[in-house]
Amino acid sequence: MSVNPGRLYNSVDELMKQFDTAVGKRFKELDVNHRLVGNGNKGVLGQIVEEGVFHYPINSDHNADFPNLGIELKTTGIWNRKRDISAKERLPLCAFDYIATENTPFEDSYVWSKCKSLLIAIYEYLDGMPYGEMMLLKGFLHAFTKSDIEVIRNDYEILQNKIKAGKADEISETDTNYLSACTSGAGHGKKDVTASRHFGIDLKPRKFALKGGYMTQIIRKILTKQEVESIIEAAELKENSIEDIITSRFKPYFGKKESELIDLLGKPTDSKNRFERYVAAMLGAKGKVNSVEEFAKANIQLKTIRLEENGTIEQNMSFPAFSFIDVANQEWEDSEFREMMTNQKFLFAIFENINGEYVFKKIKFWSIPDSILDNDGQKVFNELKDVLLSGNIVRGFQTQKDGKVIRLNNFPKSASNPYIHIRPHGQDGGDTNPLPVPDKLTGLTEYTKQCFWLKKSYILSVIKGN
DNA sequence: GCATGATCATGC
DNA sequence: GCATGATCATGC
Repeated sequence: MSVNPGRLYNSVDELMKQFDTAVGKRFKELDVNHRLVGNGNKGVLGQIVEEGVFHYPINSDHNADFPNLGIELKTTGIWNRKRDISAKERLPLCAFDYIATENTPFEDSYVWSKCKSLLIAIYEYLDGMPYGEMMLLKGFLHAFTKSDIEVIRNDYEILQNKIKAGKADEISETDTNYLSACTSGAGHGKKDVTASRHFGIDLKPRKFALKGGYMTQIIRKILTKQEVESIIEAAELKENSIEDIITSRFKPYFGKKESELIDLLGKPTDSKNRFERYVAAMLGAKGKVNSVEEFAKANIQLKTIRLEENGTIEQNMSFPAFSFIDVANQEWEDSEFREMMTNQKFLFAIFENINGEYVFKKIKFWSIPDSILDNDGQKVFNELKDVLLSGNIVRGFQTQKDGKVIRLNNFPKSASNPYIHIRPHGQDGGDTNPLPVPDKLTGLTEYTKQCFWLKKSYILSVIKGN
């Protein structure tokens, strides 16, 4: 192998100084080998940083990119929208080798030896902007904390055990918390030929990746310096998984009535979020449960569910309002809702109304099955997109007995799908998002914010199941 | 009791 | 002021 003349960075300082010369530049300014010409896909951005910032030839070397420093370079995009900064996507690290992973301990694994120290270059991603126009924002050295390493080791072992159990074909990104084995290679039906032959089952090509939630947290920490509450110590993680630890925190409270919970945990200001506050207190969190470091990094989202005396759930489950324009411009495969649902693990905390008082019944970790997401989710998404692009949004009006007139719309309804539907989700009717095409009937250019909802009957069947 | 449209309450 | 988790209200 030839010597790489450009890779002579003798210290981290020198490396970071070199990176800083590129901060604020657009990729087209750094594209010394004209990689953006013709294709201009995001895959070339990492290569442009290697060549145009650090001046070394791209390679698929087994060593880290800066071997003498033990640092691997990664380039990744961020969203900066609404009030939040977030990672655009998971960060692929290296190939997921089914055969090697089966028998290699985490400490000796390729992914750990190559990626234990990362230089992460971030750029701001903007919808519709060519990659050449996007700008390098910042580079930072990322070292995993002790807790991170325990979680990642556990994740690695979950994947390893699945391979050992002959279930390599059942690996899914929601199996793990920070480190995942995401599918790689465009298109469906791709196979990892070597591994498929070795194990005698069809296996998708995969990569080790840091999950989106984890990336979002480390990027937010760097860019916003905000403090995040942590509820789990590294020492605890040595012996137990995040799920086990969370589950054990709830144990003393199962079966307790709300009045007993108030005695034990204190009385929240009576409000719509009081069940969330009980859960936070059980976990030892002061702030919102979903903002806790371990929840955010692992993309675990708490949802409180009330089971009524008649055995039903009264409420469907809401998600953040979407942008009509984004939906109109996106394909299902890259839609935000799909991205969110494939990466999200839910923690259901179930409170059951028994004789008029809610009792903390049980918890359940859950992710939506890929089949439902990609069949029903896709169907609903496409129907929604069609309605938005057609401009046939309002289908009529209804005068209620109090004289108020409400609008009836053509969005995919609860009655039309057993799992997923579209309904309003804003502060009130005047809380709107812009439409891609004005409504034909009313001429409205904005419409009451909407979101995807999971149907309560489906949630009920999920929590009734084992 | 559900479907559908609308809105509340908190926290940042 | 606004995003978001959660809930309400009407009509069938």
